[in-house]
Amino acid sequence: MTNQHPIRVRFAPSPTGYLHVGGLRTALYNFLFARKHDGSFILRIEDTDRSRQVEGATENLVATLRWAGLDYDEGPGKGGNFGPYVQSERLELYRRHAKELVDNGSAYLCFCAPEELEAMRKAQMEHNEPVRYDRRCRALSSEEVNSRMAKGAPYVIRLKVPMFGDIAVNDIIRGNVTFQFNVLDDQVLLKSDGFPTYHLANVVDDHHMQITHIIRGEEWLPSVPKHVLIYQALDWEVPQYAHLPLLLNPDRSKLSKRQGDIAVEDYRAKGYLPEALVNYLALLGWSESEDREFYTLSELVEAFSLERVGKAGAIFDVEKLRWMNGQYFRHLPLERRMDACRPYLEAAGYDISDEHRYRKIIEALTPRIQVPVEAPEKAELFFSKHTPAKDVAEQFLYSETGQKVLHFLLDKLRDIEDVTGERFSEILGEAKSSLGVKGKNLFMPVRIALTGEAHGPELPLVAEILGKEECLNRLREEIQA
RNA sequence: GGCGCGUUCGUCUAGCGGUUAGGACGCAGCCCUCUCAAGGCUGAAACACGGGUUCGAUUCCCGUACGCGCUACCA
Repeated sequence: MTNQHPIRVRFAPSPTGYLHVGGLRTALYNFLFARKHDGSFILRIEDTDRSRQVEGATENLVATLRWAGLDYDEGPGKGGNFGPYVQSERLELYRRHAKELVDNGSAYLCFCAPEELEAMRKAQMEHNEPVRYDRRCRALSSEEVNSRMAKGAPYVIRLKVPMFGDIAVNDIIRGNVTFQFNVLDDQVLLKSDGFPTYHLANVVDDHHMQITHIIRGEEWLPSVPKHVLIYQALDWEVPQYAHLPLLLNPDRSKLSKRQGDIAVEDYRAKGYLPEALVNYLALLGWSESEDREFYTLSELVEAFSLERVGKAGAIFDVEKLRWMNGQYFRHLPLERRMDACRPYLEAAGYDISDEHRYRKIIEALTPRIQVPVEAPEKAELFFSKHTPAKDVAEQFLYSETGQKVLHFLLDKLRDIEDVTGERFSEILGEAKSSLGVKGKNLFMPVRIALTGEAHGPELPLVAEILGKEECLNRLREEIQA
């Protein structure tokens, strides 16, 4: 039933300045579908709203997609046989087809002013009527239209929606969906500034770019009948539709700002790994039948199918993302873990210029880091010491055994060349046998004296990283005269 | 208000007529352990409701409720 043409899908964001995580998921599903079927994945920029231009938005979008590993086959900066891939560079095409629609009786000119429409909507709301254009310009005679145009009156072009009947669309994810024409609005296709609306540009481009499958968010489902009407009016083949379930805030509203980070760039800036974010996003609305949750991008390509995309919206759970990122982080080679954390530690002002020492720090911290941005707080103990909390200090540090342990350690450490983890463990062993102190009573005084904290990485590791002099200094601070 | 879509643990989900309703995050406990993490084990936790269809419904159909989306010269 699918057409014979090669599969071509597109991700068509509007350049808002950042890439929404929901947008990334849409892009990902398009990408996976294209790769799975040896098709083409196209990036198209939908910048037909002149009031919402954002400088550098496209470049940012491209960079973010690249970061996520979603390479597109055609699009801005990449070229292709169906360009340009930026809608503001295709205005002539939309105007031509808008005119064609008017000429063949599928659309008409509307001279209503925005204020007039606003008043109309208000009245409709007050009378509890359906809010939509009352089609007053639909009945204008051609003489009337010509004379208004001659006077230079601004106008828009509206779709002439049939008064009766309905239309059924088969959505790959949702099955058959039917819409009645009589509740549809005469949608504006071409604005008075000569720019197309989403509805026109979208249909025109999808046709000319030979898009076979439209995979996009569910918020577009209600506009499908208008789009189909345009395809039919132009005698074009209607592509396959697949409307993805929405990504939601914790309160189940459509994922938006104000309830946490939604820009992919936010997660990137915190050091989230693209592999983790992509893996997590893939599972929001799609899953294989088996209980599997870790996939590389190519494994996703292999496993993906639109048929297994769910219908219900999915809450974007940052906690689970963090967990998944931690999984990926821990499996990274040490060098890459070091690279991932480096910028955050440098920004925090920590001196990590000693590669050898830095390596050991990251080794020690790895199990404690989910996301690289957390590295500084976890690493703090290696660069400065907190004043121990009163209760633990009194229990372990200023107790008799505590002081005994510290003295013992101080003496032993003074005599050795270098503090290695191994040597440090041996010394603790000696303390245990000669002092008769073990367990908590042995380790806690040392830990607290060395780090100021009751919790932290393995002690021998900490001691080795601090080095002999720093260990000595920190011990002395806690030894009471 | 109208139209559309949706509804399995708190969250992400498996399930496609007969299951002790499975997994993951989170949570709790235990193990490991000086501690916190990480890791391992265990546990609490769900089929929105009402009718049908059927020998039998989480699963199929219809309602209801609830949620969400759309309802712009924004996408």
